[in-house]
Amino acid sequence: MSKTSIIEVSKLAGVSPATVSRVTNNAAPVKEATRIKVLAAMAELDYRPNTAAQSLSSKRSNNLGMVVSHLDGPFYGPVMSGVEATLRKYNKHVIIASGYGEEKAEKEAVDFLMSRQVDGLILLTEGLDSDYLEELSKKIPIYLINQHIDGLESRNMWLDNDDGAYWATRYLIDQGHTQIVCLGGQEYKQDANERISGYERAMQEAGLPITGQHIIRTEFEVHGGLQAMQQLLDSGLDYTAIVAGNDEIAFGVYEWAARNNRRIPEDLSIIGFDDILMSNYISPRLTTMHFPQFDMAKVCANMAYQEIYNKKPPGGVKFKTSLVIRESVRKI
Amino acid sequence: MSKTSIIEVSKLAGVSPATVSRVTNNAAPVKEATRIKVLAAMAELDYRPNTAAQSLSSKRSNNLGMVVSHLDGPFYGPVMSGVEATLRKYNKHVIIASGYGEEKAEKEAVDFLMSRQVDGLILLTEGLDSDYLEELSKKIPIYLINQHIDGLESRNMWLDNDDGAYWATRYLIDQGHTQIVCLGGQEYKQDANERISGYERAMQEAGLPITGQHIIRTEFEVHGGLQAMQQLLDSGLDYTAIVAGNDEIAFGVYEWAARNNRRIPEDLSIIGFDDILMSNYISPRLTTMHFPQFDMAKVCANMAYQEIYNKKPPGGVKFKTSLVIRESVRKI
DNA sequence: CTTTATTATCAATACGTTTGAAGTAACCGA
DNA sequence: TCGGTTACTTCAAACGTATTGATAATAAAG
Repeated sequence: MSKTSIIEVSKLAGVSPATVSRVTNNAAPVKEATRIKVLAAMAELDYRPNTAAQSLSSKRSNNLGMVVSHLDGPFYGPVMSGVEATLRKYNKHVIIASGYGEEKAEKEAVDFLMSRQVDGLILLTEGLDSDYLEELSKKIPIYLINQHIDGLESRNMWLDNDDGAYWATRYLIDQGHTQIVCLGGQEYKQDANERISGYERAMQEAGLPITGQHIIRTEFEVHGGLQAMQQLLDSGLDYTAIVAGNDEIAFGVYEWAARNNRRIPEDLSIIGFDDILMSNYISPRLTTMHFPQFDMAKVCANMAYQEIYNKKPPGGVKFKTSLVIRESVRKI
Repeated sequence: MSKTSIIEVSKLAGVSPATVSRVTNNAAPVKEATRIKVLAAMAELDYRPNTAAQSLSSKRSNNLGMVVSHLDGPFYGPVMSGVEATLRKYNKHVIIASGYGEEKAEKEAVDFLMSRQVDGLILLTEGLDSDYLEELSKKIPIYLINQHIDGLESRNMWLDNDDGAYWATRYLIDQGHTQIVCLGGQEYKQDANERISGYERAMQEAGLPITGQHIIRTEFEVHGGLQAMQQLLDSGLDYTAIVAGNDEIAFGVYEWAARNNRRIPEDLSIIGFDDILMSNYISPRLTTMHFPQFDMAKVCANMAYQEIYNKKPPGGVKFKTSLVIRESVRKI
């Protein structure tokens, strides 16, 4: 396609290739008059720098790699979207690889991207442990979304899960609920634990009872919510409201309610966590804690860009959730 | 990182760089003994070819571009997933760019990827017309998912929407429904029209009445479904079942039913189209026509790979939907 | 007007690979 | 034994840009 090389541009503009290069990268000072000549020549020839040659010469691919545990699923779309949009603005590219939620595949994805000479790695993974990540970060700048690793604080973008769950629980309490259970995620998931601890903190602060039966661990999936409700029923515990570990668990509760003739919020209030797209569509619309995924992605991409291409030191950011009041919680 | 170049490998193996190159690409015959020597040297030095140099020299980026209208949304995840998985198997990469559902942005995304010297383009767009696409296909191999353009048949991967809607409607008829309305998408969307025509075909074949009021055009969104239901109510038409243009419209109907105290399927049967993830979670679970997105994506990626890198001629494929019976349709 | 800094430009080279042409050795049939 | 294949290998020339040390032009300072 792009048959026009920097040389032809330089000839047309009557300057050397080096000058043209300086114009495109506006890295070094170029006299305004020559800059205009060069830009005109570039426009006339419809010149596009050959990225392979750029990479080869500059030793930069201008590509960032991104590993996500799933390409589908309600959570990842907005994150990819935010990263892509931000990086594209800077004329950098994202190469996305899926880790399929498994450690092995996630590591393969990392290798795959590394072999592609990406300039940095944005990771939104589940299966990579801190030792591996620390080792990796010695080889290449990495940025972690939704993961908080000691020793890599400055590259972490994470959510204050504890705070979010605290305020979710507080909201239920403020609406008059006192019998509140928590359907949290599994032990090995950091965010699940943080959310549960926020729930506990709010309950304790309000002087409300928590027993072992108040907290049920399950998968962050619809069927996990269903299962957890069954378990809750079996335990015989009384409750009027539920803090769900995420929106999908909450959907499982909806499902359970539909099957068991309980109405939300009349018989049962519930608050979710994440605010995925569907939460606004399901009926009744789910009250939940909004996870600022898109912002997080943009901030992360910006940070990566600034550090990698402009040598600005990174600084991790902690994001807060915000309460989205809809229809699934009633006042008592 | 990869400080080791092909030259060091060639020295260690005692052969020329060209031979090493031929081993990595197994393009030309290499004696088994030397191949082993070279492979050993590569392993010892942990050699990874520099992709930028490869691209520059071979005039191939080994990257395919993919434009999707939205990175989020329930529909695109599985497609990206299928494309990525397939291409990664062949050691090719996908660069994904979002078109944000607008023609202008989609064209920008194409330009963006073209400037990145992608070897081909997989398009899952909404705003690109056939003239533009035909022009584009002269410059670069393009593959169209879910779009059927005359003149580019061999690069089209499309769904038999007419057939799908026909069988959806047939299913309702077979369950004893005779008053069936269709909530279809807007006129400018090809697939919307095809689905409506499938509905009409089934109705006519069964000798059932269709008036202008039986078909309502709306947006392929939840709020579109809501709106359409209002319109249907205003028209005063009697009906017992609905063919929705897609699952999201069906969700809008669910929403409307919840607000207006109608029960699904007792008061109102509905069948969707697409089988997005959420359809299996919502209550009652939505009966719908399954769209084989993942397969389509894999087939498309394979086709692109075979044509671009192995010169095999492409052949367009028409996919069929399959009926997924769940709980939203009752027998009369 | 020199002298010195600063800015602008050039020529040459490096980046790591692929690829056609050319070379070599081994093999085959006559 | 010789010309002709075939199988393998090396040579050397791209590929198109960024970088760099040197030089020329310009501005600032004295």
